[in-house]
Amino acid sequence: MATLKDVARLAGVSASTVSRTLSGNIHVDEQTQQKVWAAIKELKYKPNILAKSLKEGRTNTVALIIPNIRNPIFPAVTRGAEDTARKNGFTLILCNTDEDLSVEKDYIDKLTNRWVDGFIFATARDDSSHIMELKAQGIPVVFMIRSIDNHSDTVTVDNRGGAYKAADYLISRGCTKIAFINGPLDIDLYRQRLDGYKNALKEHGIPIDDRLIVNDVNDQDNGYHAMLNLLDKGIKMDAVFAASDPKAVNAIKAIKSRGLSVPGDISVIGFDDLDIATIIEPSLTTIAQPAYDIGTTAMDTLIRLIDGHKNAMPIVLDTHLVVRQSVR
Amino acid sequence: MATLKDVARLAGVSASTVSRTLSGNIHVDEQTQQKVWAAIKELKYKPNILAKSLKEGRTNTVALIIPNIRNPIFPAVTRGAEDTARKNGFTLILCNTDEDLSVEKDYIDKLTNRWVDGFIFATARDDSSHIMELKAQGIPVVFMIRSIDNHSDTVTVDNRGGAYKAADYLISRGCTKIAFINGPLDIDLYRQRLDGYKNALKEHGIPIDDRLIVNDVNDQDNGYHAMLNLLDKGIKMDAVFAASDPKAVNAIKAIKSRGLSVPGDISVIGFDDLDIATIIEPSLTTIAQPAYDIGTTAMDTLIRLIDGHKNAMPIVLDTHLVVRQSVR
DNA sequence: ATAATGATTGCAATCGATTGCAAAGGGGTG
DNA sequence: CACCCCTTTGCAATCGATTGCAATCATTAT
Repeated sequence: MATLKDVARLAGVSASTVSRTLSGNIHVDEQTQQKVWAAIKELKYKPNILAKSLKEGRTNTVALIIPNIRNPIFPAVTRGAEDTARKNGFTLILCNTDEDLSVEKDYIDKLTNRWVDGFIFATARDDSSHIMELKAQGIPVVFMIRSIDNHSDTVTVDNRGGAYKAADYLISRGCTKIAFINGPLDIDLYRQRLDGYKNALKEHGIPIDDRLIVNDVNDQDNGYHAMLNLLDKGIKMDAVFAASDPKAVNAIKAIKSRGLSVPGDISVIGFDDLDIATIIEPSLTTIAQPAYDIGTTAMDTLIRLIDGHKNAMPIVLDTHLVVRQSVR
Repeated sequence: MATLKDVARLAGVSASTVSRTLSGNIHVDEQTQQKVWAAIKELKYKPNILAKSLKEGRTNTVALIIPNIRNPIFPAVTRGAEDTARKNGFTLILCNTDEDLSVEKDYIDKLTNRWVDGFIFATARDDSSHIMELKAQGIPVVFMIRSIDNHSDTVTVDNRGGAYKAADYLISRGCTKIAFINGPLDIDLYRQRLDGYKNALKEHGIPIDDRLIVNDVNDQDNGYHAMLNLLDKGIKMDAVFAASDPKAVNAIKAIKSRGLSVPGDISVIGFDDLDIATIIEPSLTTIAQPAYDIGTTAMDTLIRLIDGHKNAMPIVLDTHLVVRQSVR
């Protein structure tokens, strides 16, 4: 591979002149430039980005830390992040942690040392002291999907409002006994969705029945047995709000497996608007969250941070109801 | 951030000694090491990987070039690639190209210059002269999913064999008029699947009816209207082999929309074994390809290449039949 | 003719590591 | 006591760029 010096030698100038010709900031004589460009072309010179980054203290590389790209919400988020990274001349490093703290710390350790310019975290764990340490070191950090505190840059969706919309819609369709299949409450977004659900019921004067609320649904089962349990306990219900589309799909399957119909006997509404929402039968009415936009917004925020615009603030994106056929 | 020199100064030794203490290859006096480690701890020294990479000519970073992470086959592949990258101390750069040649070239340009140690390509386009140029420059390259030629490192699945299994299974279940919903033939994997389909029919003495074969199914529609067309033309058939699970799902929807039942009237078999295969009703019998393993194998191959083991050869992974309920 | 001005260009330091070579110091042997 | 060898350590070059400072040269004003 040809280096700056090789080009300089061939063009009969100094390395500085070649560098300046390349950068374009400083005036270089027209004729000299010609010679330099000719030499560059002849040698097929490409600048060594490592050397450049070392000198400039910037790599134009960012890391995206997510639990698992196989979780169906993340491909869209990731794609959004990568697209805006690329548009701004950044490359993206993808890190799956499975929410494993040691993996996350390993990645941080490895990528910190003047190597990536910033991080986006989408992990849901509540303990994030190690991330705060990063921030304290002055490394740009953006949180995505989960919120952390009010003085960090975060990009989330309005989970409370979304959940409210879901419950409100069910109620507007005449449902009153609405079960809620939720995720574990140590993840803030599930706490918020629970909040929104409760708010909607309260505002409509519907009593909250704790027997209809299932939190701690684990990721493997993802609601199937939770739903079965609810049904088999004989608790009366006319609707189910599932805190994610996969949970809604499993709820539908469970309901059908007991010989009941959706939405005839029980209406089901989800949260996400994934592809599977149109594949399940009946197609799933759900609260859409702008997954792709979460990615773009988070990356935009991170890049602003890297470029020195300090404007720590939470950004909350909106959700909207997508009506399909799973609610009567 | 503390540098090697800072540590050296604090420990009262030279930078070389610190470096050697860190690397561990060369003997350093026990007492000196103690001092060095103490200084490292006190300053929270972390080596600057950029400087190290520049000196060593190696970054321990690889690029994964795929069409689109939102295509449901890629999350698993990507996860496989990243997991084995991480296990081997590499980090992974993710690049989505949408099969756009200029995006792909941009990425290659940007990442080539002594910046990433190697590439994995999963793009399907037939023109790959720019990639061959990369290889010619001595940069490690592995192809994945699509095959390129016989003297490159490639990781693919046995598409011919998989398609054969699919058709063979349908025939064993008594089907004889088997439609084939396939992708565009300028992608080699669809050519191979077509081959396997034809082979199976031939071996069982079933004539090939070209009216039952639809290639060029585009990605938006993904088989829905193709299937509708086939049905509406009144061509008799008792089974459909779709060259991907999404196509199979759309075929099922199309068949149902005409009032026919799956598998009662028409059996359907897919190719992939994605999550959606268990969500559609009836659940989809399909040919499973080891998406995760494709990723791990490709990354393993790439890393061997980077480490200097030159052993260019195609690796073909096996598929297997997953029986569910869409075939009678 | 001389000084001042501005445009080009090169020198050399710098970013933060790694490593070959040589020097210094200690111990053992003849 | 002199010599040699081995261990430990430091010096300085190197990886490939960028950039402040100074030098050179031509041009213009006085």
